[in-house]
Amino acid sequence: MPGGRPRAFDPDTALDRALEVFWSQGYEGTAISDLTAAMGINRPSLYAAFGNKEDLFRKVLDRYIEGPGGFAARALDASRAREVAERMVYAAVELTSGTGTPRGCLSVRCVQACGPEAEPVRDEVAARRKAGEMALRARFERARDEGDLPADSDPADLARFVHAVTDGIAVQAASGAGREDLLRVAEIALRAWPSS
Amino acid sequence: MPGGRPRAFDPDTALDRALEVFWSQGYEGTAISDLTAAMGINRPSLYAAFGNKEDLFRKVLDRYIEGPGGFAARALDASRAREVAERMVYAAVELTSGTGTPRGCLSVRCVQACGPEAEPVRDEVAARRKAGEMALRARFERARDEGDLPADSDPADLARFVHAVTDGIAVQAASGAGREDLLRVAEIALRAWPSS
DNA sequence: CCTGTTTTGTATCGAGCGGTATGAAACTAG
DNA sequence: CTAGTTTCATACCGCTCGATACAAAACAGG
Repeated sequence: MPGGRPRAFDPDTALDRALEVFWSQGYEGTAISDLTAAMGINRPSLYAAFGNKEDLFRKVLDRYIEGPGGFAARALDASRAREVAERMVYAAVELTSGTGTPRGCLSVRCVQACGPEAEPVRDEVAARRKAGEMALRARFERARDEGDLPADSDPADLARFVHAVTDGIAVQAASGAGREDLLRVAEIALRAWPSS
Repeated sequence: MPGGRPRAFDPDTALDRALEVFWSQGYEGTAISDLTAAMGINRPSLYAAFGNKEDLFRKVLDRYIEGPGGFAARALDASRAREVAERMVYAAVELTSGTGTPRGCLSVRCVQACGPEAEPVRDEVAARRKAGEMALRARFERARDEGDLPADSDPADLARFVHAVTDGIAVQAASGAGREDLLRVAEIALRAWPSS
């Protein structure tokens, strides 16, 4: 089994470039030519290495969630529920208003605007978002069982609230709000957190 | 000056149909053929009556802000600042999870996903959003001057917070959350409101 | 009835879309 | 060097996009 002509590009860095484009332009707003230009490869190389546009987007989504979007999973490791919430919203500010990365959030962007053709993509993103919210809810349920949250608080509602706040921050960031402004939004939102 | 052949459609109801399509599919996700099918007219009639796609979208945006999105302006009429915030977030729930209308918010949807071609549309939506936030901020400044808000509270931050919460609610609604879930998000968010 | 004006329906435009066929190029194994 | 395999580069496919040309149809004024 001989190995043919070697690749002239690194797939991982190419995926990062594709991530940038999808992140800033969304799924439908991104053309294959945008991707090949940013990745520094040509069309057939893209299709051979990553499949079609939808396949590539799913790979990019994996990379996003494991990379920049990984703050959500790491926030669950905090010792107290309030700190989990703090990490979530502050990290959302960092992510969505970061320098060197596009404004806003890839998931929020791509779960929104979709013509009939991009519906499977939208459903995929929605499913991942749901999974993240469920993990957050499970974390808060554990906290309540441990007395880290009031007994009369609803973990599902708190998870959805935190999730909604991070979504709002992402929209505001994409809409032009600066980091300091978003930090104050996060701070105010945390005042709603139940005192244990 | 004779008047030629009469129109076979009502422009306002046609605009309402176009609004539904843009609302549910976003600007880029909507094709002219989607619009003509929903409006019950054919291409040349659309272009003659409303201009090109971007012109039509601007007219639709006007109609959205004066109609379904008018809750934001009406909320400012409440007598107390807290009631303004309450009306904003609860009306956002109504709007974005309403039956008979698409899920989510047209403005939130269209300020997000955009390829290079739709940038002027995005900027337009962003400007309108900014104007709404400025009106909310002015309302809260007045409230603070009247003692209706604590003297150490920042009206700009509060306006941005309320705006971000409504944005988060819109994203959650578009992402599949139900009305009752969103009502609890709104209720929790209002706990962050400063007590006068 | 005729003329002028506006709308309607059909058919089409060039451009860009996502996706591919086709070889030449660059490598490994023998 | 040759054979086999994989990638690269160009050109191209059918399709849909947004936007129009054109002529028939439906009205008002004279």
